[in-house]
Amino acid sequence: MPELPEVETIRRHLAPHVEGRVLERLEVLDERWCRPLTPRQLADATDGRRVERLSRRGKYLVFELSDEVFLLVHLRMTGTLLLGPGARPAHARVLFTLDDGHELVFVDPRRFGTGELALGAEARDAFLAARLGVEPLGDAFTTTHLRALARGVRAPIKGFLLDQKRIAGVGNIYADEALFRARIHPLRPAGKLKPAQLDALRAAVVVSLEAGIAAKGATIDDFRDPYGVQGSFQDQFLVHTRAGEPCPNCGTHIVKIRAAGRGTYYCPKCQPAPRVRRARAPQAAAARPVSSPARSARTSSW
DNA sequence: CGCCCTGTTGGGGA
DNA sequence: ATCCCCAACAGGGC
Repeated sequence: MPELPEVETIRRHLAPHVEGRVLERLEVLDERWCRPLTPRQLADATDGRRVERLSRRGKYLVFELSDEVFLLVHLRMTGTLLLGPGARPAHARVLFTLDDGHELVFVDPRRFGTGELALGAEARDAFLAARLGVEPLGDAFTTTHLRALARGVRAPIKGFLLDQKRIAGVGNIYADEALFRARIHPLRPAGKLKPAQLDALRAAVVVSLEAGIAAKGATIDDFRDPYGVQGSFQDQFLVHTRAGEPCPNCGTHIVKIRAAGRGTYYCPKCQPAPRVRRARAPQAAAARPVSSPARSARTSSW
């Protein structure tokens, strides 16, 4: 999972293994991973350089190599970084060979993951600044900051939370979890939330992310396992992927809709709808399950 | 077996 | 400013 907790967990567990090691060889098996660069160009820029630091910004893992060469890795939907050596997993896309005999394998069945190169801290910062907003687990993510971000925004809060350019690192699961904790309906216009609601949401985002990090940190303790660890992480979800199940607060059935193009789960009682919505078509007045074939009921018209 | 839908993300076009 | 579509693939339902 490329959401912040996963990336954060990988960073924490992986950093001690890779920092200070020399990256002897970067072998890109799927050229799509580093486009528009060729695997050759990427390897020329990275091979033989030391990994000074492994850090994170939003959902990007940042490998800082010597001479201010930065490799920016994004896991997207299905990417994983495994520490070997071990049996070669299916869907291995990139091999990092380290000078101590370890190797990192980037595994990605769906091939959405990316690796980008930035030469110099300035280029790195420009790349990240163009894509990412405030770090939700940093000091800058204050109630004042969130209120300022939301001011005047008419789009639904769900999409607002998913916009990495506003808040960096909140993914689909954690957006749902945070909205549930803050008791806010996912389709409420961000700019119409009361200050107290935004304050609650700010806290809920932090709690949700930290809960995910704690759960994953507890299940993954050995990155030498080339197949990773199958934890029961999703058991802790409060509402996400729990359509039809009882709300942990009130027992009402969790509902699934589509918001910002993503499956969105919420409790219709704990997270009351903003208002009676204007229907574009007579039968499109209420939030309907996404399983309905009537795709014309888009959230954008609400 | 095949078809259709879904999905932990983000960029580009509309 | 905002939203839909798409990238590429696996897995499940029918």
